Amino acid sequence: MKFELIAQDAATGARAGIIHTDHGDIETPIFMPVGTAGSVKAISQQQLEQDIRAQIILGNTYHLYLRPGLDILEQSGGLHRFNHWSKPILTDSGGFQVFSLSGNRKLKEEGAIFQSHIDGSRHLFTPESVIDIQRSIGADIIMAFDECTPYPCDFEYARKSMERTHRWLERCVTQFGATQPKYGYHQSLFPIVQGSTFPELRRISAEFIATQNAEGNAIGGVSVGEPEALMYEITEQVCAILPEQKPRYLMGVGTPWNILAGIGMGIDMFDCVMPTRNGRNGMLFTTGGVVNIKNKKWATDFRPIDEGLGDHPVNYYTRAYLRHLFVAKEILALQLASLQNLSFYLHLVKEARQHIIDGDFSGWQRNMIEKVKSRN
RNA sequence: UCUUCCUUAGCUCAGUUGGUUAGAGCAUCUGACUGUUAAUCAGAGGGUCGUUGGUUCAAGUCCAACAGGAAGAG
Repeated sequence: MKFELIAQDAATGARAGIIHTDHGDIETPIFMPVGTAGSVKAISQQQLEQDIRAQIILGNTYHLYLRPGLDILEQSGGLHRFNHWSKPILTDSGGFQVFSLSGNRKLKEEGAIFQSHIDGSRHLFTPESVIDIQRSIGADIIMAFDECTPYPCDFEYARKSMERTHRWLERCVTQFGATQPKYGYHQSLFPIVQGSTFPELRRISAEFIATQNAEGNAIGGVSVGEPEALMYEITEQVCAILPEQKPRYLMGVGTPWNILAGIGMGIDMFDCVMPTRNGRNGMLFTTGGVVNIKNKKWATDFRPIDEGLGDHPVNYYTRAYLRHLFVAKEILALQLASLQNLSFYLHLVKEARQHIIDGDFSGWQRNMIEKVKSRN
């Protein structure tokens, strides 16, 4: 993997680049649709490629390990062949799942013991096993096994958790170095900065992560319920410490305005369930702002779903029709809302990239944040 | 024409021997959702209990008449 910086905005920390991988190039800044179980919910691979123009998607170690399981993934030749997605894939390590399954987990120095949400069976994830699993899944970018601290979190817990995440990282790096890709193409390991909301811990963590000389670096433990302003402070602080020549990935973020803000701080990669999950629940993100398509006021709005996306398949349909589909609980509602939101997210980062290259990102960003935030 | 039964929220229905502010599901409306256990979750609005009269301290509940509906008999 190689990261090429091609433009940097003078007024902000924003930059445009290209991540070269064995499955093709990723133009940054980029948003990565989340396909937890090997599928971006309600969206086909054809739509991802042709309509949404996704350049990389996510999978999840925790979910794929439990189902379909490594045996089937290996037999199929890895996740790319299994789900017929030939562009880059990133897998999350499962650290976040262990955190969000808090009821049924036990963290030890060795790793995390947890119970499957599917059948209750007990499993152990260690830094080593998580690397092995991600080798079997075959993602282009794999994530270190971390603990994602909840918010709020007291300082002592955050410190101990961060230190353990660092020790786990060293084991991940060792295991990564001792193993080979299974399907003949390169895999990159990204470490994750933790430290909760404490600047002192974030500094220590970011400095430690920076010394790893990884091919890219991630910021975790944000967007877990903390105020937006706090998330921005942490992100800005950590970005300033992480290497400039490596892609920076802000995990789990976020709203369109979060992403615009993050780009301005020098983030290159984002992922979030919001466009798909909220879309399935009737919340649309559009070039003109946020739309709750289930609201009655759209019942007779016969305009296309998002005129700002121009000649796009989502605009074959009207808002009135999409509202009807939601009210009638038609499956197409989930598909179209997901298509709209992901198309918009990818459109947004593409626009941002162009403005960085053109040198007028700052002013555009300010206007755009207001626009995408507005409630319709 | 007679007999029996029915009438409670937009819809389908609960509502005990009469006893606090008449409930549910669905529907409607409005929110929430940030490295997905989520086509999910939460909240709100909505009633002259068919009408009128009576019995009673007290009636959705008991009685009568009327209106509308269903079934049966002729």
